[in-house]
Amino acid sequence: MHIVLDLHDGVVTATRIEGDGATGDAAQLDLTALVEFVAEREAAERPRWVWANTRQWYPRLLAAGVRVERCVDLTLCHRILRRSALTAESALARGPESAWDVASSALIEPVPAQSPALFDVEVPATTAGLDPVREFEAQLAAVSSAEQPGRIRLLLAAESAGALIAEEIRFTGLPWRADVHDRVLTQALGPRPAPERHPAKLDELATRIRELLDAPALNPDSQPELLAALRRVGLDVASTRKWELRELQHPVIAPLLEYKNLYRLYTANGWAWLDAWVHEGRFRPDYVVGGVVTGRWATSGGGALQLPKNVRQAVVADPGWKLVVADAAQLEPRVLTGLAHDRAMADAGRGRDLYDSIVAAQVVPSRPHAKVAMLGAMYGATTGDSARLMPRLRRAFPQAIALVDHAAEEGERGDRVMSRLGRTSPPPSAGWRAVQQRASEPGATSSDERRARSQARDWGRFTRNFVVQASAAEWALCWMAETRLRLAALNGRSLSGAPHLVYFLHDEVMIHTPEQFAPQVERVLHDAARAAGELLFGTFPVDFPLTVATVDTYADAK
DNA sequence: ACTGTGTGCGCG
DNA sequence: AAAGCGCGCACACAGT
Repeated sequence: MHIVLDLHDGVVTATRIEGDGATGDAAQLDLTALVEFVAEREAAERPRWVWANTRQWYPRLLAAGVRVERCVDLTLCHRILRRSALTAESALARGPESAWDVASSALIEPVPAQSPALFDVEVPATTAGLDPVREFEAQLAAVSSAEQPGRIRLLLAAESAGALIAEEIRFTGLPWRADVHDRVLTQALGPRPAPERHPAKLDELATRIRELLDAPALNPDSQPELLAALRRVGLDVASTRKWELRELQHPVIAPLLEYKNLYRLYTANGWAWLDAWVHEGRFRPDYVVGGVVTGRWATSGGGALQLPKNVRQAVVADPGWKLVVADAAQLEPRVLTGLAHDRAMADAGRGRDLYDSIVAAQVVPSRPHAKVAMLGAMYGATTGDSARLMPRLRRAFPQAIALVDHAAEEGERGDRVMSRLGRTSPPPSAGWRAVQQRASEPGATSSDERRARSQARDWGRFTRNFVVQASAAEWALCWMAETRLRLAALNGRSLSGAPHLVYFLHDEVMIHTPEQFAPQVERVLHDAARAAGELLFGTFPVDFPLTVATVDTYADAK
């Protein structure tokens, strides 16, 4: 059972779509009656709510204390279906661009500044005038035209569940102790400086750097100035990157590296960040579901996916509550195992650290070697240790390596590749095709050919990684969705008084929970991981072990 | 005063 | 030693 919601001039139309796809009754209701209507239907039949976009509808329901179990986010689903190779022959994919495509791209555009009132979201202009009932019918038709509709159907469900989760996380926020954060900053940088001033510690370091480089006017934030000053004292550097500086012997290196480190903390996660992003003890990440080509989430403002290790101390559970932090161990290689049905790799990963097993099997000499070799296989390394270890990895796990090699070949040819559930890589750009074309024409110069070859390899590395990263993102979505449903079953449907998701980071989730529920939450996470593995890979025996920690602060999770 | 690009660094 | 994937963000700087 589905109920499609549409909004025109303050009037909501709720249209029932029966299980067989037949359009049923359409009720009209006032916007103020919406919350009660949704709550009542949710309790009675738990329909799948169908709407143009989750950000437009769900915050107002959450603010009124109403959660829904399932939805279809038409805008997110539209984007997947338009591009997926599984639905390429459908009318929806073959038709011309529509307002839904405009709405899709608007979703991943940066939102202007701060939204003033968090839960008073205006209807975005981009979805006004769209017909969600017709779009939903077109999407159903596209799905049923697929050869294996189960895969794409699961992907759409998972993506939509992600949209609900992102809104719920924004609603509850991540517990954040501004006082702890301030203490971290003060210890590192000195007291908070007056407006327009730099922290005392940074000023001191800058002065020392100027003295040691004999450059009284140097601005250490200026890369060209700094590079020139380093060369003037005889340091042969090509850049001012820290890993290049680290190798040098000179009295200025230590204070310079410290300056860079503190400057980064100050500018990216300093007092200004705290003022902008933390209110009433909560940081509200602005997740962009499906914001990355591979289906990974992105963020817009606040940098929720780049929280540096040293400020994670500020993430502290409320009194009487705990944080349960879980991450999937070696997620991407394990996903590759499932994609390739590589039995040897599945055996190596069973019940233990995958990299340790690779060492035990004498494929490589040490765990760091195993890790770098595996990452190199998935990223397409061409030089260094990583590339040199590839033949040994290929001998040990021929099926897994063949899968990524094949994905790279497809990309080099300009073909598209697909994740486990059907998310499909974008085609290469017109410029890319033109370069390839030119190199194949008579009269092509060797430089044309070199350029084409190098560009083809670049795109091949992208498609090589796409199949793994996109499938891993699907596993993570399924894991989160399964976790969310099980948490709701654990303690009713309220968000604020019960265990709930507060953070997500590609292969890691965090749940804020009353202390007494922590053991159950840990079990839920493990069960959900198992369920996610089965959803993606059926009975193929690949394990997805988790590292789980129940802690008071995020900094203690690793 | 604005916008786009390059550099560097944080995360997975 | 910093190669090989995907990002966001802040700053300096050069272009308009």
